[in-house]
Amino acid sequence: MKTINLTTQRQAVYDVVCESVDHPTAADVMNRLVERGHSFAYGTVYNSLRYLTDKEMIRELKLGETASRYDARIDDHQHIVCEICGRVDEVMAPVPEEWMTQVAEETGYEVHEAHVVLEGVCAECRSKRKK
Amino acid sequence: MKTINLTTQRQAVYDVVCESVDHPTAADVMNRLVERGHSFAYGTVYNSLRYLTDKEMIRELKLGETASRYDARIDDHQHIVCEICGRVDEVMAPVPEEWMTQVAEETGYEVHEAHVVLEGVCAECRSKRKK
DNA sequence: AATAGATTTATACTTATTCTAAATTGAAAT
DNA sequence: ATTTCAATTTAGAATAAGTATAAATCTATT
Ligand SMILES: [Mn+2]
Ligand SMILES: [Mn+2]
Ligand SMILES: [Zn+2]
Ligand SMILES: [Zn+2]
Repeated sequence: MKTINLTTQRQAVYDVVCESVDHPTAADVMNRLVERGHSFAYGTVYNSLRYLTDKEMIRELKLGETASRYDARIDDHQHIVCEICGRVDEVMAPVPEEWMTQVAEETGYEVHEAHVVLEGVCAECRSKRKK
Repeated sequence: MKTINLTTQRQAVYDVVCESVDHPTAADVMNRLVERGHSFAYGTVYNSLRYLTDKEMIRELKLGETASRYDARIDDHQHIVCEICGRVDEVMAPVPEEWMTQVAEETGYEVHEAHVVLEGVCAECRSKRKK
């Protein structure tokens, strides 16, 4: 099945994710929908996020926090989280192929994917800290 | 504070984690404690796991499943999960330094840590599949 | 308009984990 | 040996994120 059925609700959820640059949680998406005058059931937002994820229009991120985050960028990339302020930024540098090969040899796995979450201190928090 | 106070409960939890090779969840640890004749409160097991994690005697792993897993190996390493059977194996090959440096340059972050979860198919599942 | 399938809604439920307040433990001081 | 007191454990309630359910509603198609 390749057909995509974008209902009003799904389109609105998709719009919010697309127009967010901060990898929002489901709760964030809910709030932003309300700000825009919508009022969908919680279940509908979760269903829509799952639907859009299944259709590969968005990606679900598990960064080690309790709640999933959602990302409108579907090209291959990783994430970095600031230990101080919690912001999540994109990491576009691809995970080295040779390392993946090395892992395949070491473990005997056929390696399909890598999910990397880096931790550190963002430029902003770093400059604040210098006081 | 560096003093470590291992109560009976904490020691028993630590023993279970140390003697497990499969990165058990809190519920797994509970079950294994019961098998050994213990019967601690749920809260105590969670408290103990957190205590041991704080003291860096074990590590808490967030692999993208709903429940955390625990690891008695505290040396720097990563993990790979089989998409078919769910087993979790160690990845000892270190994440390339040069990639981390590249990420630091790209993002402006001071990079402290990398958490990598690889996905693929383990040797066992691969050979089963060949039928 | 009638039908059927998909979707939305409201709400109940599940799972993992944390919180709370009372009871217990155990080491140190008498 | 007994008292004392902080740390710990316990049982159970509370929370958070997400899923399941069943009834109501929407959306083509006949
Ligand atoms: Mn992203
Ligand atoms: Mn490990
Ligand atoms: Zn920051
Ligand atoms: Zn497998």
